[in-house]
Amino acid sequence: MPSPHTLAETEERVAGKLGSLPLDFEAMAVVSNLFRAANATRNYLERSVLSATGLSWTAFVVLWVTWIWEPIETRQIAEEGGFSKATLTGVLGTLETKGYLQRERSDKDGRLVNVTMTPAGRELMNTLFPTFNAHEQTITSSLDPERRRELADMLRAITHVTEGQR
Amino acid sequence: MPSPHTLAETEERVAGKLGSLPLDFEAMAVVSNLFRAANATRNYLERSVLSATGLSWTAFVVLWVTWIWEPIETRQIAEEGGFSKATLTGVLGTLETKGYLQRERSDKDGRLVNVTMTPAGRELMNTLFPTFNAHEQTITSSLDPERRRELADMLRAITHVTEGQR
DNA sequence: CGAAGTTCGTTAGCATCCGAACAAATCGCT
DNA sequence: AGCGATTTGTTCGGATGCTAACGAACTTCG
Repeated sequence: MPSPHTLAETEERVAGKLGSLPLDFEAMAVVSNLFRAANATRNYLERSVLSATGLSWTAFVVLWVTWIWEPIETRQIAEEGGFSKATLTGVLGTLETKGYLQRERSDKDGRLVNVTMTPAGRELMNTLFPTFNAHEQTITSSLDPERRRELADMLRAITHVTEGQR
Repeated sequence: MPSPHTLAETEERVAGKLGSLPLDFEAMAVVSNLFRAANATRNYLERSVLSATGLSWTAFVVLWVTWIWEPIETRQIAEEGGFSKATLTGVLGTLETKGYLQRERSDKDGRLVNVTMTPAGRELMNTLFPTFNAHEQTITSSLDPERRRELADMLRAITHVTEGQR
């Protein structure tokens, strides 16, 4: 989705619409580019890495979180991944059917469900994650390591503000 | 979705999983924080600005693009906004029913549809966009103007790589 | 001309994800 | 101990957005 208009053109039009109202164009550019970059990155990774495995984006995140932190409770997976409990229920079902992980009711607390990887799931992630990371490297290849750290820090700052004001 | 684990903890676990394999942790952090920030920002803006208007995120983007560039062809709206033609058809129908914009077949080319705002649509955006921009300012308030520009630039660089390799 | 190919918007079918409501289990307070 | 409040995972209904297929309108080129 390459925008056919430049940033300057857009700013000019917006300023024309609202006359003398003071607007924060830098903030506008950050938000707009944030969504563009996130969508483009997701599409890129789904196409280049995930499509071959038949995993959806969310399914991969669930697998990744479980792989790292297993055994893990489902509520923690939802919190780490940033999606709702309802979504997680469906995705866990799919991944369990495919044989990548297992659900098990907790002994200590009958409400909780613990999740662990199966050997097949671990084997998948052993090869899938390095591939994924290699593409993450490609995505950020135009930035040197120092700037990557800065970028991650600034994104964290934004997340902090938007998640804080709840 | 505040992650209960720190970055360092996550890196340690991942390194433990894959032993000696070389991984790019900075790239991993960038991608992960990119999605977290985008989701948190979208939720924040939907909650604080859009929910009162009954507009979905996509509907707002369509309205915004049309407001700035009207009269505009539907294919251009889809390109600017970054969604599919099929999605646009539905959203345009909704916005037309609500009386915010109008469709009109082109005289020059019978395949094209031109879109213009109604007075009600313009009035809505005249008050809605300044509010939206004020919240965008809040979102980036922890960064000074120079860093906001840097952030927008780095996000553009990522978009360029991921959209380029199509 | 006119037939083949292209482009456009729409439709239909499908997958994904969420909020609300719910049942089961646990906790807290007296 | 016991009963209301809270927490957890699941189910259900709805909203959203995409791909593929399609008809209509235009373009190309022999």
